[in-house]
This record gives sequence, structure tokens and C-alpha cells, in this order.
Amino acid sequence: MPQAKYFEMSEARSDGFLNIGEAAEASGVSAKMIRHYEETGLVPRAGRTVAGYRIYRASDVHVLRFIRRARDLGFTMKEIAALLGLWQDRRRASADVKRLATKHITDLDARIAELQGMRSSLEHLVHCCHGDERPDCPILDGLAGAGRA
Amino acid sequence: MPQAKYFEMSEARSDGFLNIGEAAEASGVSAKMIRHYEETGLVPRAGRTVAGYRIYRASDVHVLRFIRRARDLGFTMKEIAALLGLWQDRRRASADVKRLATKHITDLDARIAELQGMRSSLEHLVHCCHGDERPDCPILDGLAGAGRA
DNA sequence: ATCCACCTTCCCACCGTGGGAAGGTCAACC
DNA sequence: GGTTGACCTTCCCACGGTGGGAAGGTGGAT
Repeated sequence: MPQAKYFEMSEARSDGFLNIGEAAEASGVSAKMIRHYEETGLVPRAGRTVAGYRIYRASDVHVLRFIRRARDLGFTMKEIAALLGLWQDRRRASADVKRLATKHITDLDARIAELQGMRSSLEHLVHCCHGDERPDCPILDGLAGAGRA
Repeated sequence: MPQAKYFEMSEARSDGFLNIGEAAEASGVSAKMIRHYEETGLVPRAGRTVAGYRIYRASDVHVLRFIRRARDLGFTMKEIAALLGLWQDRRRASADVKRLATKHITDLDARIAELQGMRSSLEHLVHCCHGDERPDCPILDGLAGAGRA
């Protein structure tokens, strides 16, 4: 998979390769994270120039962009690995993808519900707090003990 | 602040102290996290028995419970440190607490909105996917490129 | 005296991301 | 051809919060 280590930078460039900074720019994934993804095996090892610079083709950038978008949708790394696998498997069943995505929606729903629960409890406390220079404060009292915070 | 290091365990117990496991049980904060909070300075160093066991009074447990509830409401450690400071400052103005809490609500709102954005984008894609044994899949296509994923 | 549950410290892991040091390279400009 | 500045390389460290586990010491009950 990875290209052998033979390109001069100039040669690579004229063959349409990008270095990591350019790939980062083009994909929206930081150079740091590109290296990280490589290290964790999410993406295959990049080709290198003779000087050791990583080089990327348009298709590699494409993959990175895919990852970026999946992260933007809140998929975990594991899920993204699975999605990438499906993406690159031309025999996949779309049902498999849909299942993954649907499960992720329920995960998102759970997180949203959790945050909304926090929000409403806190809202309640804030609502009870006069919020002036006096020290007595239902918010602190709520945290300190009494009820459903 | 921290008690000197003079108690036998039995003596401490008869004086109403709890060991870390009991304090964890009573506060809902794990022993691991209690030690962690101590190490990071969120709570003062606990007293010790001669054998080195940490010992906790009811008031310490009270503080831990406060922290627990604040975490349940999604406050960060920094915010909790601030809340604890206000809680223990009898000259506080409730307005300060309210400000902190209100800001936290807007943070929660931002996170909720972010997750809802993900949810709706993903929902859209899922909606478009027939989800059968065929390989073509709008979800993957969406991630791969075209539009607002 | 023995046993088991608990305590202690210490280090490592997760996930995703960023910062920065130390050293090598590329490209452009004079 | 040399200098310069932007970029690359690897390596380690940090964050938030939490957990796991090893190795060794104690508590309390039998």
C-alpha cells in the first residue's frame, strides 16, 4: 500500500503529491492529527520522500476529508474506522452503514438528553436565585444538599 | 487545616471520622477521584491516621457531595473550584454564583446545539439511505464529499 | 495467628487534541 | 552559493476525568 521511499520532494510535487501541511490544509485535518491517525492505524502509512517527508495523493486527502466529516458528525474513532472500512468495501450493504449511523443517532440523543437534564436542573436553580449582593444563594444550597440539584 | 497525624484508626472512627471508602460511599465520589481531587488541590489534604489512612469528617463528605452534584450538572473542575470558593465564602454575592451558573447554561446550550446539528445532519443522511443489501449509500457519499455532510 | 477486605502509592490507559523542543529540509531570494 | 524562514521530522507532555491494576501495608473479625 504505502509507496516506496524514492521521491525527491520536487519530483513528488510534480507528480501531484502534497506534503503533510498541504494535505492538512486541503482536508481540514491538522498535520498533528494526520500523524496521529497514521500512528493509530486509522489511515495507512503515508509514502515518504527520500528526506523522510510524508507525501499524499488526492485520494489520501479524500480519505482525510471523510474522517473530518465523520468527526464533525460526532462519530468516535472506532466508528470512523468501521465507516472507512465500509466505504472502501465495494461489496458493503448500505444496511450496515445505516445501522451504524442510526445507532450513532441514538447515542447523540442520549447525550443531548443528558445535557438537557443538566440544563433544566440548573435553570431551575438559577431561576430561584435573586442574584444580588446578598450571600444567600439557592444555587449553592442546591449543590450543597437538599434536593435534586 | 488538615488535622495532624495522630489518630489510631479506632480512635478516629469513634470520633466520627470515615475512611476513604466510607467517604466515597457516603458522597458518591469514588475513592480514586477523592484522591485525585486532593492531589489537584480541589479539596484540602485529608487528615491521616498514624498508619497513613486518610480520614474524613462529615463536613468533608459534604464538600465531596457538593462536588459530585456540580459534576452531575456538567460543571468543569475549574468552575467547581470557583463554586467551592464561593460556597465557602460567607461574604459572597449571590450574583457571582448566578453569573457562573448562567454562563454554564449558555455553555450547555452551545453543546446541545452542536449535538443537535450533528443529529439533524446525520438524520438527513440516514433518511436518504435505503438501507438494504445494495452497496450504494448516501450516508457514505455524504461523508465522502458532496454537501454539508 | 490468619484471613480478607481495605488502605497506601505508583504507573498506565482511554480519546482527541494541542504545545513545544531539537534537529533536518525546502524554496526563495540576493 | 549562502542565508533565511517556513516547513518537516520525532519525541515527550499536557489537558479533563475516570478507571485498572500492581505491590505492599493495615484493620478488624474469627
